[in-house]
Amino acid sequence: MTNAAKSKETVLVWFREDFRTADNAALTEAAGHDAVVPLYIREMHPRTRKRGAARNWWLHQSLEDLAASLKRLGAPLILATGDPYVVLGDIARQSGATVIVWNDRPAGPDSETDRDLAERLLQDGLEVRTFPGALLHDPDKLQTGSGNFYKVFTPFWRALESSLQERDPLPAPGKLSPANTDLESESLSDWKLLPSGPDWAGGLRHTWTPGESGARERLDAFLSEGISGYAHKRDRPDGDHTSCLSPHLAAGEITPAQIFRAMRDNTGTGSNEDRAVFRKEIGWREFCWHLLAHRPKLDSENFDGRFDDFPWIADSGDLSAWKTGMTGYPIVDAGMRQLWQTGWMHNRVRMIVASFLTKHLLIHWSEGERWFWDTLVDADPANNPANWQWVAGCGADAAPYFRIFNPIIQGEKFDPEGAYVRTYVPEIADLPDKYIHHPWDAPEETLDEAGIELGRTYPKPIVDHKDARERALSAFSTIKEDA
DNA sequence: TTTTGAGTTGTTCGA
DNA sequence: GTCGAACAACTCAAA
Repeated sequence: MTNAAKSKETVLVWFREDFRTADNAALTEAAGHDAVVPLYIREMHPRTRKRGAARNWWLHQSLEDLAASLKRLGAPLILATGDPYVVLGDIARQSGATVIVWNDRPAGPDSETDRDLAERLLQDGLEVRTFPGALLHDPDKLQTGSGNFYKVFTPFWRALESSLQERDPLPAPGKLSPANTDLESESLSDWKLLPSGPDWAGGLRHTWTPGESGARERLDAFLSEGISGYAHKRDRPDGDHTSCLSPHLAAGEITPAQIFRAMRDNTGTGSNEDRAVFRKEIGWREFCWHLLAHRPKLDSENFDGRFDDFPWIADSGDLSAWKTGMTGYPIVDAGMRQLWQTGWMHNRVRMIVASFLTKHLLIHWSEGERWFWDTLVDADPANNPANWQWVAGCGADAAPYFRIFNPIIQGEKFDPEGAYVRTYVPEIADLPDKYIHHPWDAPEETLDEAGIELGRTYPKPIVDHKDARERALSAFSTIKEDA
């Protein structure tokens, strides 16, 4: 027992993209203190990239869920707005906290700001303890033999897996002691994170259960059913064959360590190949974060600088047709509408629509990246730019430039019965399978029977595939000359 | 230092 | 319909 005269030691836990109570090192550390003040700050720092609308919708739910969990544990979540340095100082003074803890953001502009912030708080006499973020491996400590960071996925993943010491995720604390002062919290509804005016979130509500327990349920369901056949079926958008954990990972509601641990515990379903392929997908997320750690401006600068003078075309009409799912290519339009309706898009289809934007339309990848950033519930500062750059050809480990997806072949290969297209492009649902991915080839009477008038009920293709392909090949050939 | 093997996800063409 | 080659050449990573 400590000296009874000793004053209570109060600790602030600063939550960021880690909205969970389990496997949360900062929270576990805080739980050992006399009093805990959990805090979330709506950051007004200019270096922080503002969340898109879909992520804000998710954030609202996630904060509600976290607040409920923390309340059950005994310490209510405080919400505040402002510069983190100012807010942390204020709340520390009000609560009498002497210690501040948080989990590091592994990369990006925020992680740099956080280091400065810790310095300043320290100078103010506060004790700051930070913990590694949720990545499997510290980006600064995974290097090639010559001391560089990995730019190719396969050797990256080999190196990571061989050095990975799988740890047991931390359990959620059983109890938190509250601070003895009453602290003012802002009201979540005042933040207006939910759509006002037109309520576009109906499809999102229907599709997702944000929050830590929702994440856990999703993982358990995936491991007990979905992972079986994952190695091959994950490429099929016409069915439920992927984990759908991405938005939960983006919000930090679940960690890779928890996922890997659950896979070790749940060996009943899925072949070894299925499990290895799924682990590798988590590895891709890791790879992207390591890239961001070494290229903090991944969202605004070409990873491959040779693309800096690439002849992109600025065509707002084409861009808007793409965004609204009105390109006339059913698989592309289905993907863009799935994104709009549910805040998510199947991975295979992301590649198809991204290839279409950057190669068929020759529109700059950052236009697509920004649209995804605003509309995806899983919009992630590392995954989103890294994968856009990868598709565009200027990213790490990118495909050869002549690899241009044919949206018809991709549709027929991965949505052979057109079930995916019919779900999201209902105006052509009555077409026979044979024409579902290229309605413009259907005979007039077939279109009539399906109630389709091309150019009126569904667009004609905004570009011809063959022409667009040749145009892209010649545009991309300029890259070589620049070299 | 030099060499060697390899590199998420594809398409098209012609035999 | 199926198959293999061509599509380029470069960079990365390791030996």
